[in-house]
Amino acid sequence: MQSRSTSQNGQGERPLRADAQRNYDLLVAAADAGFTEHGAEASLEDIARRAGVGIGTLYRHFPTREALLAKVLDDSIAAMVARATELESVTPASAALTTWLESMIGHATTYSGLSKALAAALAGTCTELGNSCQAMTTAGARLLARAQAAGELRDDADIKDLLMAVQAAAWASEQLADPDAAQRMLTMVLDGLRVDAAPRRAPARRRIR
Amino acid sequence: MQSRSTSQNGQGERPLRADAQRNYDLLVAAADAGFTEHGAEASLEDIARRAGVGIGTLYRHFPTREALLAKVLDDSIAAMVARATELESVTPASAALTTWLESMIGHATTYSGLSKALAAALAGTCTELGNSCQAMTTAGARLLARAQAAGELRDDADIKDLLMAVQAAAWASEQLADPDAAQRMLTMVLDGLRVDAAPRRAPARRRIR
DNA sequence: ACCTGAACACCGTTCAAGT
DNA sequence: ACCTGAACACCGTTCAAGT
Repeated sequence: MQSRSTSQNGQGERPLRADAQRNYDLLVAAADAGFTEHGAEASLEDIARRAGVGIGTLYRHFPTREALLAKVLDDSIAAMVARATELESVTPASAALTTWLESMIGHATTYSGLSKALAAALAGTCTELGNSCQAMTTAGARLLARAQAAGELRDDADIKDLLMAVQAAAWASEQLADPDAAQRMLTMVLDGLRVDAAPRRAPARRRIR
Repeated sequence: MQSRSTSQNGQGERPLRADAQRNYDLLVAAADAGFTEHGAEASLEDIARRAGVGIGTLYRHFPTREALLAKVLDDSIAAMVARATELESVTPASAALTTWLESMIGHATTYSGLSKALAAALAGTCTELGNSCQAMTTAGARLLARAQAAGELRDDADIKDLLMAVQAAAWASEQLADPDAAQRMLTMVLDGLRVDAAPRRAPARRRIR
């Protein structure tokens, strides 16, 4: 998945020298391959090797593993944001949100260990990946607000918790090596958020410690 | 938390030579301290150093990190199983399950990274920790069955999924550095499992792709 | 029986030296 | 301006040599 609009580092930075741009692109491609094969914790040395570049060059372009990850995910995250926008015209609103969250699971399981990186970024880190996640959060918040306005989902549902639940479900699925587990967990969570499920906190007969 | 019944390696193995038993105990204590301070991924070399023992001795007694973790968790896991048994006499049954799962969150957050180890063990590894988790699963299954028999929780709720959801919630909480997040996630899941929440799969007006 | 620690094969990260 | 790779400080794991 390296269909980057052509190559280009970022979309607004000063142009790189030709050889530097080439190394940059080789690194992104190698990282995508490395992450796919060995997960988000793939060896950076190995990625540099694959790219045919010194390890120092990798660090020069991407001072942290997270920066490299953010660049590799650029396209797919933009796609997730776009998908949310499309879904804003779908009814019922809660179904649109469900559909979107399901594709988020697909995204978070692109390669192993990604859910952890995304969870950290969602937690509000001020990093490239954090910014990308912020965009997803905003997009998701609109879908959630629609479902709440339609009276379909509980008002106390929170988009951040929901997105973390998606990462948690993806993570659990990975640990279990069971691709269906994530979907099951998400369904449990969403079932708990429907409004007709709201006003009963517990069978509430007796209170226990 | 090293209140091991005295020392004793396991409870049915052949006795160790006095010096070996001493090293064994030192290692367990050092591991507990190390895991508490640096998480379940704490350096094994550091643990051996703390115990004042060669790294080879650590590997002789505990051939894998998981074996060491299992021994360190022995007491607390036994306590969780006992707690489940106590709770079998509490009503309503679903509240008893909820209470137990909440203490499971506490247990899974004893130190960082523990939820991952427990998730792997719950996934059905044939290891010491896997066996301990099997005992917890059995204990939990009884609490869940009670709540289902009482008609309080959906029949399609599964104890393995539920215990994985607990680990996932603990994990998310850890990533967010928000101790309350796990409780919130668990509540969402449990809300989705109540019987009065069962027969509505979605607002079901229109079907979207 | 048990312990030790050197040895090996890996990491991530930095930085002086090059072009 | 950019690249390289040696250097450093860490790992986990094994195993020959000791007692």
